[in-house]
Amino acid sequence: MQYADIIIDISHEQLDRTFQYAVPPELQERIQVGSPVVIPFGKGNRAITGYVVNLTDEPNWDPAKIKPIARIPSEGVPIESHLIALAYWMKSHYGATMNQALRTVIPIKQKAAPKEKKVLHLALEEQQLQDVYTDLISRKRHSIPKQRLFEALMEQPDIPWDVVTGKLGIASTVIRDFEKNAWITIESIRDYRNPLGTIHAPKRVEVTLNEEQEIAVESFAADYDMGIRKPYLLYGVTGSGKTEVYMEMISHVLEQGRQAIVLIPEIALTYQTVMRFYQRFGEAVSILNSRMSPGERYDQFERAKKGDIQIMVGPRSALFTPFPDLGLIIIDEEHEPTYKSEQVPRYHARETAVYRAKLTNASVILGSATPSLESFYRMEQGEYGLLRLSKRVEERNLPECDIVDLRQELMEGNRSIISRRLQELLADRLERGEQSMLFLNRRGMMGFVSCRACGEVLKCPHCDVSLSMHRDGKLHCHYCGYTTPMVSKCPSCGSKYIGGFKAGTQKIEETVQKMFPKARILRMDADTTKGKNGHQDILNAFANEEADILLGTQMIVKGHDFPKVTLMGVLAADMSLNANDFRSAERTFDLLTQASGRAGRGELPGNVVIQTYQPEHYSIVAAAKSDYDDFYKQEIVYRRMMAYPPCAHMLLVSVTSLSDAEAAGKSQEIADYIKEKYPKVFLAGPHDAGIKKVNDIYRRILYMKSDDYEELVAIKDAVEAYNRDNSRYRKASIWFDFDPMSGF
DNA sequence: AGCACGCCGACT
DNA sequence: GTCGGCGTGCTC
Repeated sequence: MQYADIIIDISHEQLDRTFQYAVPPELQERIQVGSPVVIPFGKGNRAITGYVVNLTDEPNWDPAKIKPIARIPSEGVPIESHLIALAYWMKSHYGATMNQALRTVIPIKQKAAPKEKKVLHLALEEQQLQDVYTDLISRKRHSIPKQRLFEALMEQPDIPWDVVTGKLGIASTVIRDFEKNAWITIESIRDYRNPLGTIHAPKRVEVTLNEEQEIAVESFAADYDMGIRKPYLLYGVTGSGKTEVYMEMISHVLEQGRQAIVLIPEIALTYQTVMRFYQRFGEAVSILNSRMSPGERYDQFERAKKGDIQIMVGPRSALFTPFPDLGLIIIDEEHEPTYKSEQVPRYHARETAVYRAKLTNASVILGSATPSLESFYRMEQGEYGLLRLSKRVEERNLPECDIVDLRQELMEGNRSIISRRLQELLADRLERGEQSMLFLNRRGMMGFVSCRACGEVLKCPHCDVSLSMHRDGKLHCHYCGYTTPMVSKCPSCGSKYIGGFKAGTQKIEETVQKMFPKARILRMDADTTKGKNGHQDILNAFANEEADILLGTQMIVKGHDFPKVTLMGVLAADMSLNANDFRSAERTFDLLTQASGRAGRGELPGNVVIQTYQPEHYSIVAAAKSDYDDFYKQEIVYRRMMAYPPCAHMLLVSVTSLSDAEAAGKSQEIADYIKEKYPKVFLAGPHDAGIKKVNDIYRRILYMKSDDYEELVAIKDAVEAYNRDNSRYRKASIWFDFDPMSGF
C-alpha cells in the first residue's frame, strides 16, 4: 500500500502539518508530489482540498485510522499546486524539512494566519430585531452570549469580528449560529494597499530599441511563439539597455494573458527602477521589498493570485509570487550573490527560477554584464540560450583605465594610500569641477586595535573576529554589534602602547581631506547610512553635486548613475582577492568592472585608476580591459582543475554548537561516517569555519565535491538519517549548503 | 476552519 | 432526569 503525506488547504496554525492518507490503487498513476487531492477530513469526513508533499510505503500512523484519498479535483487546479511541488524540490535539492521549504515558498503560513478582517453587519430590520430579541429574552433559557451580541449590535450595527470574539468574549459558534439564522451577514474585508500608492497616471513612453535590442527581443519572441521555453543568458555590457529589453519581453508574454516576475538585487531596488516599470505598465505592476510587513507582503501575493496585477518586481522572495499562469521570470544582475539564500533551505534564486519555470512552462531571462561562471558555463553547454547586447546605448566609449602597482609606489617613497597617479587625476577633477568616486573593497578594513608591545589583537568576546575602532572612540564588533570603550592598557601584558590601525573608510576620508583641504567629501559606509533613508540621502546629495568626492564600499558601485562622475579610484583592488574562497577572483572581477562602469556615464570621458598589489592577476587585468570573455576563459580552467562549481558540485556540512567540543566531536563523527560509507567521494575537513565563533556559537565545517549532484543529495540524506538516529553528540546541530557562496 | 463531545444550568 | 447552549479539542 502506498501512503501520501498531505497538507491541508486551510490556513490555520494548528493545521499547518501533514496528514497521512492511503493512495487508492486506481489513483496511483495520477498522484505525485505536488498533486492536489480531495480528502475526507475530520469527524464529518467533509471534503477538503490538500496537496501531496511526500509519498511513502511505510505508514507512520495507526493504519486502521488512515483514510483513503477521495479523488483528484476535476477542474481549476489551484495555483499553489506547482508551488508545493517547487517546495518539495527545494527540500530535496538544498536540504531542509518540508516545513522549512513550505514556509519559504508560501510565506503566509509562517506566522499568525492571514487574519482576514471580518466584520459583522446586522441584517434585520428594526421590527424583526425587536421580535427576535424579545423572543430570546422571554425564553429565559441561558442565552447570555446571544443577548450580549444582540445588545452590542443594536448599539452599533457593524462590528469587527475581532472585537466580538475578543472584547465581547463571544465564541465563534455563536456568531456562526447568528449567520445561519440570517440575523447578520459577515463580510470579509482585506484592504489591498497598492505599495506604489496612487501616483499620477503613467505616461506612455515611446520606446525605440536599437538594432541589438531588437534582435534580442525578436529571437526571444520567436522562440516563445513556437512554444520553446528555456533559460536565456542576456549578456549585455553596462549601459546597453537591458531594462528596455526586459520590458519588451514582458509585454510579449502579457499579451498572451500570462504573468511575469522580475527579480532585482535588493540594493538596486530603488524608486527609479520601479518607476520605469510603472511608467510602462501602470497598475499591472506591484513591488515587494524587505521593509514590508508580512501582512503587506501577503496582500501583494493575494493581488497576484486574484489577477489584479500581472508583473511583480522584487528581491529573491518575489520568486514565489503565486501567479495563476506564470510565463516569464527575469533575473536582473543574475551574478549577484544576494540571490543565494542564507537561511535553510539555502536555495539559489537562479536555479529555483529555472525549476519553477519548468513547472509552469515559462521562460527565464538571466541578465548581466558580468555573468556568473555558472550561467556562462551552462550557456556554453547549450542548456541556456544566449542573447547578446554588446554596444552601449549611446555609443559612449569605455573609460581609460590605469593599473597602479602599490608595491612600486611604496618603493618609490609614496607611503600614502592614494597613488600619485590618482592624486594627479583627483586634483585635475577638482579643478575642473567634475566629480570623483573612491571605492574601497571592504568595510572596516584593518580597523583593528593591537598592542605594540606584545602583539595582542583585541577580539570580540562573542565572535572570532577583531574589534574595530570607530570615530566615536569605541570598539565595535561588526558581526554581533558588541561595543566596548577603548582600553588604555593592553589587557594581556599591561603595556600602554596600544592603539588602532585605522585604515577603513574613515581613515581614508581624513587622508584625502588633508590632501585636498577644499574638497567636499561624502563618505558612505555602514556607519553613515544608519538612518532610515541614510543610503538614499547620501546618493541624492552626491547626485545634486553637493560634494566633489564620494568615498565608500560596495554600496557606491552598484547601479547608480552619476553623469558628472569622470573618475573612479579603486583603492585596493586585491582586498577581495585574498578572501579564502574559490569565487574570490569572480567577485573581484565583477566589482572592478562595475566600478569602472561608474566613470564617464554622461557626455564627459572618464578615467579609472585601479590600485593593487597584484597588478598581474588575471581578474584585474581583464577588468581593466572590461574583457569578460578573457576572464571567463582563465577562471573556468581553474574551476575545472579544482573541481569547483560550475564544473562540479559541492556539499558543505556545517556543524554548530554552543560547545566547541560538541561541534568538533560531531563534525569528526560525520566525517568518519562519510569516509566509511562513501570512500570514493572527495572530502575536506572537518576544520574550523572561516570565522570560528559568532554570537558564542562555534562552527566547524566539512565539504565534499562531486561531478554528480544526485550523489551529494544521497550523501546529505544519509548523513541526516545517521545524525537523527546514531549521533553521540546531541547538543550540536547540522545544516547543509549545496554549491555554497560563502562560509567555508 | 468546522464538527462532535461533554459540561452545566434550567425546565417538566 | 433531560434538554439545549456553549466552550474545548481534534482532525490521518
